[in-house]
Formats: sequence, structure tokens, C-alpha cells
Amino acid sequence: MDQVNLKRLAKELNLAISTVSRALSDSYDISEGTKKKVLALAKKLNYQPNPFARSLRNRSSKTIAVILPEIANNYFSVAINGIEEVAQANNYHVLIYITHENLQKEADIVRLLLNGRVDGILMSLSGGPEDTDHLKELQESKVPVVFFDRVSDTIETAKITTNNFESGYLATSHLISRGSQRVAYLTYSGELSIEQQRMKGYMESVSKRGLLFREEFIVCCNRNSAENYEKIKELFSADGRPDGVFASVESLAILAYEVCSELNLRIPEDVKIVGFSNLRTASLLNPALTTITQPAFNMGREAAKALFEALKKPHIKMEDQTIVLRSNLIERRSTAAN
Amino acid sequence: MDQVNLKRLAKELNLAISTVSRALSDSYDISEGTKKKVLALAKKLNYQPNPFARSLRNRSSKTIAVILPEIANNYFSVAINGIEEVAQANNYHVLIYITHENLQKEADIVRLLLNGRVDGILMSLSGGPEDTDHLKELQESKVPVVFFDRVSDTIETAKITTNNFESGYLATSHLISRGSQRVAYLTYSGELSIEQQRMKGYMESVSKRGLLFREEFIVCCNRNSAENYEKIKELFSADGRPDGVFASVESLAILAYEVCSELNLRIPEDVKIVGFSNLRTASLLNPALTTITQPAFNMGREAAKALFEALKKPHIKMEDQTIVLRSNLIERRSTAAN
DNA sequence: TTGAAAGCGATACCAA
DNA sequence: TTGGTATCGCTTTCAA
Repeated sequence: MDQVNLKRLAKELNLAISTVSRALSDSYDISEGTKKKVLALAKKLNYQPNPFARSLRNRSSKTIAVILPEIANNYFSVAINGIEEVAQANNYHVLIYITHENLQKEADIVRLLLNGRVDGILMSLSGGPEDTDHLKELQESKVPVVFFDRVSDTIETAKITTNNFESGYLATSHLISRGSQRVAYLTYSGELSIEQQRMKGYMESVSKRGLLFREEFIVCCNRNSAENYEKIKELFSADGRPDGVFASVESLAILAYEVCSELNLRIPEDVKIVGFSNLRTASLLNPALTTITQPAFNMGREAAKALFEALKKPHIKMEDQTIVLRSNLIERRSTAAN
Repeated sequence: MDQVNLKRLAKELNLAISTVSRALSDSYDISEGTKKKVLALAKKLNYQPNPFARSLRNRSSKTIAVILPEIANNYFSVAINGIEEVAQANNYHVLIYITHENLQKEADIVRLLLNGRVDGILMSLSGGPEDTDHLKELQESKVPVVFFDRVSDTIETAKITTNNFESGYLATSHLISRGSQRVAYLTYSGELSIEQQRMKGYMESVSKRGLLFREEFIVCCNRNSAENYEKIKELFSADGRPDGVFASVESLAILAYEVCSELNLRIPEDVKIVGFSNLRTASLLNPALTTITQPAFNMGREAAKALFEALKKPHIKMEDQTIVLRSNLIERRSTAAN
């Protein structure tokens, strides 16, 4: 029974619980004298208010959730940094959930959070179709959500993205301008909005630059699959193999490097490669990888900011906080002209 | 007032709140009939118990905290994966806190967690002295803690580490066996236990192999400092510069690569490099980096397992769950013999 | 087998 | 300026 709570403080000071409570919250109608006494004792006993009693009473948890498809990936870890910074500044706690690209898990997690455990959610979708039940339930609940990077097209709320279409266009055009004639596109399922945007940019560039569009140059990989390596190897082994590759995801760019190494294809002489990536070591690769780099930290920060804005001003429209940031093409040796 | 809680369920079913509660927790002394009715309605209305009321009443939060020095680093992100897996399996929630290598922040966070918000803590220390007040407070509180990787020497509890001394010895001996005569050691402050272990391994190897020990070959860097690059550059610019480098941290290995590139030092011909690292792309670097790789996922998983073990069996001694895992030396071109 | 009520710890309203 | 008390939603003891 050495719990330090309001009751204990009140008893030791011969005050009512309510008085102590108000003294601690610096209420106007408490005399300076008692305030000081209360604060002194609270400090001495190291009083820490019980967070659950508070949350129960106030219907607010001082906690947000971050739902991610994966984490061992520089983009998401850096984004978390941005989120965490804003959360700490707002005295909020951050719960983390990883879906491992598994829609069912994503659904379970979302449902877990609709009972008031968190005041808001930051989310980057796992791959797959977007019109899912759990997203609808999420929308119907009043828990505010901000999507970042892998956003939902179907839900109206704040979304933090980058200019994916333009980046896809730019990456492809960059390859072409450096001499690639047969440009392949590596992607995952393609059901996510951002994947479609990037692909559209690729297609547009291919067609505008007058390249021949080839079905077999679009390689659709599976997340969490060991077969992707083989798929890419096949692409590179065929007659009329590509001489340029645009990887829409970091992990596929890495696979492409590994395949090239096995097949003794020289980068950039035989194949030029550009990929979406936030790798710290992109410039140290062999050869240095040309990347489309997203402002991961800022995306996390802006997403968190948008959420806290909504928490502070419940009346504002989430949609109005949508932001499109810019990714950068950083040219390195993997796309050097021959 | 469309909240779904026990009261609401009880009213709609003309039952007492306590009955409903027991039915939902599948208590023995409730008839099958009412159980079914209750479960049916609960499902229909999508009843979700209020987590705070539960936590308040049960004095358990179903939540653990993970305190990390940083996150944009493959080791820690992978470790989180391991932690998260175990937590999800136990139906626990995971709070994340990042100290950014800042002791004051670490102290604030730890104190924040001593009020019952979490049932247990997983922690990897931020750099600096270990005998700090907040660690003492943590120990005195009854919140169970498991340290992983950057463990505390002074606190007795479960610790998950790798064989740091042996790894340091092995890395250094490896450089020497590949022909390095002047082996430098790059590290951070050196106040953490694991840093000291690694350094001791280095020293032991240097002395056993009969190399000359040189004070100036031990380069002590500062976390979060831009000057580290310059420090390493200085090391490599001096007469009698090292021809082998052991980086005790991934980020310092990367800096070494960058410095070598600027100074036109060839790896491994002019300088051989080995570093602690969990980089996915180590084998794709120019040249591929020889690494000491820690079993990050397993470390996270074992740490979480140890914590849950302690939560389930409060009587067991935490110390007994200490585990030392093995890191691997993966030889690549950066340490090839000339 | 079910119901009533106390209590977890903090907040806020109403009285005094 | 302070005290008493109801309340948040759930669990559990005691009674019926």
C-alpha cells in the first residue's frame, strides 16, 4: 500500500482529494499556501498521476498509434523519427504496430484500436486492395487518421504523400536520357495508389519518349516472396533484355543489383538502374545507386503535425491538411551514360 | 450516448452488469444460455471493452515500452521486428521511445514510465555513463526491465547481448591475418559496457599478435557530431596512417568508406575495413564490407521473451534469463589480402 | 446461476 | 477557498 495517489496526498495533508487535485492542476480557486504545500509533498513522494484513471475519466489517452507495413527499411524508420519528435513535443506516447504487409493483420490491428485506446492513428497501408472493411470501420469511427506515403484513395482524410507520378516520370525519363532504350519497371502488386501513380509516370514517359511499350517489361513482384529474385533474373536473362530498370521500391533495386552481379551484367554499361530508396549507403554501393529519395523525416513529421492539429481543433476538416511533398532524383553512377 | 459498454449490454438484455461481465469472460457459473445471448449481442453491437477501465481495475496495462537510442539503423529496426512479433503473440501493445543518444531524454522517458503505464520495459542504453539516477529509480521500481545489446553493467536483471569481446578480438585478428600491420579502432565514447568489451577484444588481439599499440589509433567519436568525419580524415591523413580499421559501430564504418573515397585510399589495398553492421547492403558496397553481424531479430525476440517470462512468473529471478548470443564475422572484399 | 455494490484513481460539479 | 460526491467502465466479492 505504498502507492502514491491523490488519496494518500490528501490524507497526509488533511485536505480533501478534490482540493489536492485542483492544487496540482494549478486551479485558480486554490490559495497559494495550499498549492505550495501540495506541490511540495507531491514532489517529495514523487507523485505520478495514474494514466489510466485519467484516460478513463477524460476520454483521452495521450497516445497515438503508428501502423506500418514494415520497419526494417530506412524510409519507415526515418519517418518514425519524425513522428516521434512531434509526439514527444506534444507529450504524447507512440504505439507501434507492424502489419508485415498482411492485410488480415492490418485489419486486426485497426479493430484493436477502435475502442479508445488511442486518440489518433498514423498509417501507411500494407499492400493489397484498398477498399477493405476495416478501413471503412476506421472511417466510421471517429478516431482521426492521417495516411502517409502509402495512402488510401478511398478514404477522405489528411494524406501526406510525395509527387509519385512526377517521380515515376522523372526516373524513367532520366534512364532514357542516359541512353536506355528498353526500360523495365519493377513493382509490387500495383494495387496501392502510390504504386499506380509511379507506374503511370513510367508509362507516360515511355510513351512520350517514343519507346516501345512491352508488357513483359513490367515485373510485378510479391511482397514477402523468395521468388522475386528469380523473376528479375528471368527478366534479365531473356533476349532483348532491358537496358534500363526503374525499381519502384528499394528492395527491388537491391535485388536487381544482386541479379546483375550473378549474371555478370555491368551497371551502368549493360543495365542502368534507378530506384526509389532512402538508403544511407546508396552512394557507397557498387556502383553508386541513382535514387528517387523521399523526404522521410519530413513526411513523418508532417503526418504527425496534421494529426495533432486535428486533435487540437476537432472541427477542422482533415482533408484540408493533405500535403504533397517533393521527392528528389539523386543522380549517381548507376545511370551514367555509356 | 451510443457507447457500447457493459451497462448498455446489460440493459438491452435485462441482466446485471456483473452477469454480462462474467459471461464475456466465460466464467464457469454462468449458464450456457445467457452466455450465448450475451456473446451474440456483444458481437452484434461490436462491443470492445474499455482498455483504461480494465487497466485501472486490473493494474495491468497489456503494454510494454521499448526505449532505444536511435531507430534509423538496421540493427534496431530489425530488433523491433523481433520484439513486435513476440508482443503481438502475447496480445501486448508496444510503446516506442527514442532517446537520440541523449541521457536527459532517456531519464525523462524512464520516469514517465514508472507510474504503471507499462507492465515492463525493453531497453538499449543511450551512450554515456551507466550509473545514472534514473536507472537506479528504474531498478527500485518494480517494473521489470530487460536490456538488450547496450546493456547496463550496474543493474542486475535479464540482459541479451552478443559475445562482444570475442567479436572485437576476432575482427582485429582477421585484419591482422589479412596483412594489416597498423590497425586502428573507431568507437564512440567508450563508456558503455559493450564498447569496452569490443575495445578489450581489440587490445587483446593487438597485443597477442605482437602489434605495436598506438594511442592515436584509437579514435573516439561523438555521437550526433559532424566532426567525426574530420577526425577520421585526420587519422587517415597522418604519416604512418593505419592500414586496417575496425569500426565498432556501423555508422563509423560508413564514414570510413566516405573518407577513403575522398582521400583516394583504395579498400582493401591501402586500408582494410571491418565493421559491426547489420546493413542489408553490406555485400553491395564498393567494395563489399566485411562485417560483424549481430543476430538482431533474435536479440529482439529473446529480449521480449525474457520480459514476458518475467511477467507471467513474477517470482523468477530476472538475472537468470540473461543470454549471450553469437555474432558472425562475414568476410567480404573490404578485408581481402593484397 | 444471478444481482448488488464496492473500488480502481482522477476529475468536475454542486454546496458550503 | 475548500469539501463532498458522482462518474468514467470494468472486475470481483459477497449475498441472494
